[in-house]
Amino acid sequence: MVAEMNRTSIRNLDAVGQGEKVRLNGWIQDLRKLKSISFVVLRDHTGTVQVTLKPDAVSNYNEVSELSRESVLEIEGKVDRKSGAKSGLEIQALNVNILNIARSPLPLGIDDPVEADFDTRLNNRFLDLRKPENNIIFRVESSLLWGMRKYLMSQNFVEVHTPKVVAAATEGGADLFRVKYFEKDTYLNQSPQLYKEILMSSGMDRVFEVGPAFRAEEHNTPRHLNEFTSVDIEMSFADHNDAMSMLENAVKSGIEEVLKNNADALKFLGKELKVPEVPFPRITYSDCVGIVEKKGFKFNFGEDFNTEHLREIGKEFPGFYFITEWPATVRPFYTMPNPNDPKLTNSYDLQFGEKEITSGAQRVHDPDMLEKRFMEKGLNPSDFEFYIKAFRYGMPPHAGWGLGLERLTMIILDIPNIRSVTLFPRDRTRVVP
RNA sequence: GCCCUGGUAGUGUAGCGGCCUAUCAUACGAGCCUGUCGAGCUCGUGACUCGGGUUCAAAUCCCGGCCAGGGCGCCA
Repeated sequence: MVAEMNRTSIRNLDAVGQGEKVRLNGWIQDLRKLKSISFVVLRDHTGTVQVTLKPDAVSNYNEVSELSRESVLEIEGKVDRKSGAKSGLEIQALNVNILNIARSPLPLGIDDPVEADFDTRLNNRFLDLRKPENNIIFRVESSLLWGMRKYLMSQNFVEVHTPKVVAAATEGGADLFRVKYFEKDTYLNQSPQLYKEILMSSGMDRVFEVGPAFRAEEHNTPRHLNEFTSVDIEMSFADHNDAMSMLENAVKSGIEEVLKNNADALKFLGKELKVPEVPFPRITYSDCVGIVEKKGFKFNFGEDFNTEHLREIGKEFPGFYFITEWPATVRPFYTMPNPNDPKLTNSYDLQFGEKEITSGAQRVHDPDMLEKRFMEKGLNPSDFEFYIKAFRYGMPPHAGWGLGLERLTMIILDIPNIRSVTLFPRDRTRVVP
């Protein structure tokens, strides 16, 4: 056994001297058995290395040389830079401990020349994620979120956790998953919106939450999930401009963190990433309507843009930009009307080209106005009593946003399908694994 | 939810009424090779999405289900 030695990551073998002993742990990516010598390509989460097995050096040579791909090994061996290995470095095995044997054939080859369908990949996600190009995505996403968290913490935000099982719809009604909750009918929350706002009334001043959001919409696109990760903030004594500033700086900080921690991953994936300049451009909804009309589309003021429209707008503004001052008709009840033009609102979307990443606004903080807005949207204020109550006893003006973490990850890595940046995606039909 | 396309060995594909006892690659199994490195070579194993229908005959045509991919609606 080699347990007393520290495990060396394959990536760190470069720093190990010629002839020094190391202990490696990983999976058999490939095994080539010749007449009286065998080669194992061992993989851990940092890379691969060739291990040479010789019958006279390894006591269980016969057993090891017959192992299936993806079996798990612990190997003690000597670093050898003078062998014929093409990589210039290999391990001469001294001891091999078989930790687990993989069944064969694999449902999905890790290193096969044939590509698997996306569906097959997702059905066998644990194997799919053994490919570096896939698991690297989640390391990048982790850094991205860490960078955003760091910025928000630096701005005195408090990370909070609000319930996902709720009694009432957040923004309407039709698109919620029903959940049996003992004798009550409840729903999975589509957004932490109402709870974030209640926390503004609690005096917490600035909060953010990273958590799941559920949408029971039957969409079937490469950029929608029925469960996604929402990064939400809400801040008191602030308007939409303050919130936009938080957003662009949080995104910038996230990207900086990715560049700091994942430069090798970006290089491996062949992606170029640059820190975006802040502030991001702000374009009003009205100006966007002008762009759309100039391209020859008929457009009625007050409508939302469709994919084709956003594509045209995106062409004008490569990179991140805000679309601001949306008409009230296309924004939720809690959106603050623009004091100069009540048809418009103090709202914004963060876009990257044609893709929407974030939706935000200054919120209504006056309870009477809020009730009026509920009724204008065809909602019954009494269904939201627990929420409106928090506005009646001193609700500060506030603003915030909700950002789709997977969407942002897709954008910075230029990945076309949101399922690729989700470990176990939930879409219209997929609930397993 | 709508429109289009598709579902053939473990994986990815060819075939699209009888010549299919179904192609090729990869994987898997057996063998050869003291140094391979997308190893190579020989031999072998392994498949027509499900349910109806049309036809002398269906992987192939028709209908429906399920699933997937692309587009749209809608959104984060």
